[in-house]
Amino acid sequence: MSSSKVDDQMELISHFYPHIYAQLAQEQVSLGEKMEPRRRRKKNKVEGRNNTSEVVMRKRKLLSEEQVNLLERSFGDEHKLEMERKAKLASELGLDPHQVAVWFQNRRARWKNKKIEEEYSKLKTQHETTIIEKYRLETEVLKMKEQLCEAEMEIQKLLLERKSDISSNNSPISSIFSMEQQHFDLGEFGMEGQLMDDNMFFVADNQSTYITLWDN
DNA sequence: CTATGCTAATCC
DNA sequence: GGATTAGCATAG
Repeated sequence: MSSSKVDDQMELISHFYPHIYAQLAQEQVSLGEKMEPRRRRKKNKVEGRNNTSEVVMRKRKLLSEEQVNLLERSFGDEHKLEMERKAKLASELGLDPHQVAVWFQNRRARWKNKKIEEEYSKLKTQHETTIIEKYRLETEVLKMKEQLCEAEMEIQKLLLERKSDISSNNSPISSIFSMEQQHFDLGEFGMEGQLMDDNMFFVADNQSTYITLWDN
C-alpha cells in the first residue's frame, strides 16, 4: 500500500505546494515512461571575450571541509551576505567573492527547501491526526444513534404497556393514576425526562424542550 | 558500471 | 532569486 501512501502525499503536495508537485510528478512520469534516467552531461557554451563562442567543460571544485565549516558558521549568524562580509570571507577562504555569493545563494535555497519539507511533514502529521479523530467521532455518532434508537424503542414499549393497562383496567382511580406524570431515567444518556402525554416527552436537557417522539 | 545524491555554477 | 545544469562522490 505504499503506492497509495505516495499518492496521498502527492495529493497533499499538489494542494499545498503546486510547484513541488509539478516537479515530483514530472519525475514520476519520467521514471514511469522509462525515460533516460539522467541527462547526459552537456558541454557548456561559454561566450568568450572576443564574442566568439567556445565549447568548454565547466570545471568544478568541491570546497574543503574547512571552507564549508567557515561558510556554515557565517550562514548560521546571518543568511544574508553584505558586501563587506563577502569580501572578508572570500579572502579568509581564498575564494572568489562571487563564489562566496553563489554559495550563500545555494545555501539559502537548501535552507528554504528544508523548511518546506519540515512544514510538509508537520502538516502531514496534523492531517493524519485529524483523520483519526474524524473516524473516532464518526464511530461515536453511530454508537449514540444506536443508543437513541434503543431508548426510543424502550419508551415506545413503556407507552404501549401503559395504554394496555388503561384499556384493560378502566377504573377512575387507575385512570387518574395514569394521568400522573411518569418519570423516566434514560441512564446512558445521562438525562431525565417526564412523559407529558402519549406523544410528548419533556427532556431536562440544556434547552429544556419538549420533544415529539412520534406521531399517532 | 550505473543510478543517485549533493552542490557549485550557470541560466533566465 | 528561483530554476536548471552539470561535476563529483559513492552506494549498490
